[in-house]
Amino acid sequence: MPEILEVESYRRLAERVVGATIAHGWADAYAAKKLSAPSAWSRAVKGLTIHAASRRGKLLLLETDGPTLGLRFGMTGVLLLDASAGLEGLFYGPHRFKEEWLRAGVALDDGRRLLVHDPRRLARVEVAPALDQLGPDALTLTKAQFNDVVTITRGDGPAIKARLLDQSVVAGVGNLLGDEMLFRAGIDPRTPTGRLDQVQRQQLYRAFNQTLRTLQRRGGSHLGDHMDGRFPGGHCPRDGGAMLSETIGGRTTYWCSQHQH
DNA sequence: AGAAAGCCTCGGCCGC
DNA sequence: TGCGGCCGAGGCTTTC
Repeated sequence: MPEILEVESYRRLAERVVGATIAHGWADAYAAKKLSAPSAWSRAVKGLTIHAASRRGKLLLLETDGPTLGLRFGMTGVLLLDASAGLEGLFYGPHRFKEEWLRAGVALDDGRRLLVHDPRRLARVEVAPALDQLGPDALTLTKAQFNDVVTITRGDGPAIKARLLDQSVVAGVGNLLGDEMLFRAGIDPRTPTGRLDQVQRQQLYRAFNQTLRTLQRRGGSHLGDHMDGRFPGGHCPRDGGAMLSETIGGRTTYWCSQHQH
């Protein structure tokens, strides 16, 4: 699904509706799963004026003169403004538009519509989403905040890959970005977070930022250097070593047997 | 057929 | 033995 880079592009799209007022909104039962009922969305959004489009990790936020509205995109969700523009950037899932895959949206008083298009129905809408369970945003992570990510108070802590994916620790890193960061840092994703030495922490800090900047410039989370080796039997694009794979932190993880220790 | 870029819940295990 | 927190497994959902 969209990771932080894709959601950031949705946020930029959503900036175009700043200043508009919501005439009405709708959401199906799946998209409204975090609300008391689907009607809670249409009731809450009606008449709100959008003041800003912001974001925390993978959570898109529409700030209004009332409650803040939250949009989550699951694994295949895309934000659309009116037409189907934006779908071609989708790496996973069908690269096409179907009316029936529109799961939620708002109609603005100027006639435009902001829509959530999601074949797999894992996208969610929220009213006044709780932000206290999300860590600092990955795109603006400070050195001090990064140090918190790699600091474990008791025991060895979880595998570093699982730690990077923990949205309450740092918000926005998904499966592909996490693998790319560790690939660039030369770190085995199974390494317990608390066991990373000072050199590895420094390398990970550099790789963390480099990965986000570079892939943002390239245009997506799926454009990392390690992607060419990301399949069973694949080889490392950097040194030709066999790529290994295993489920870590609940996601299929790929890493190079040669340069990631 | 099986795995997929997210997230939520549940249950086992560990430590106090 | 009891409890809370941590962490991994599994489920959700549909598609290609």
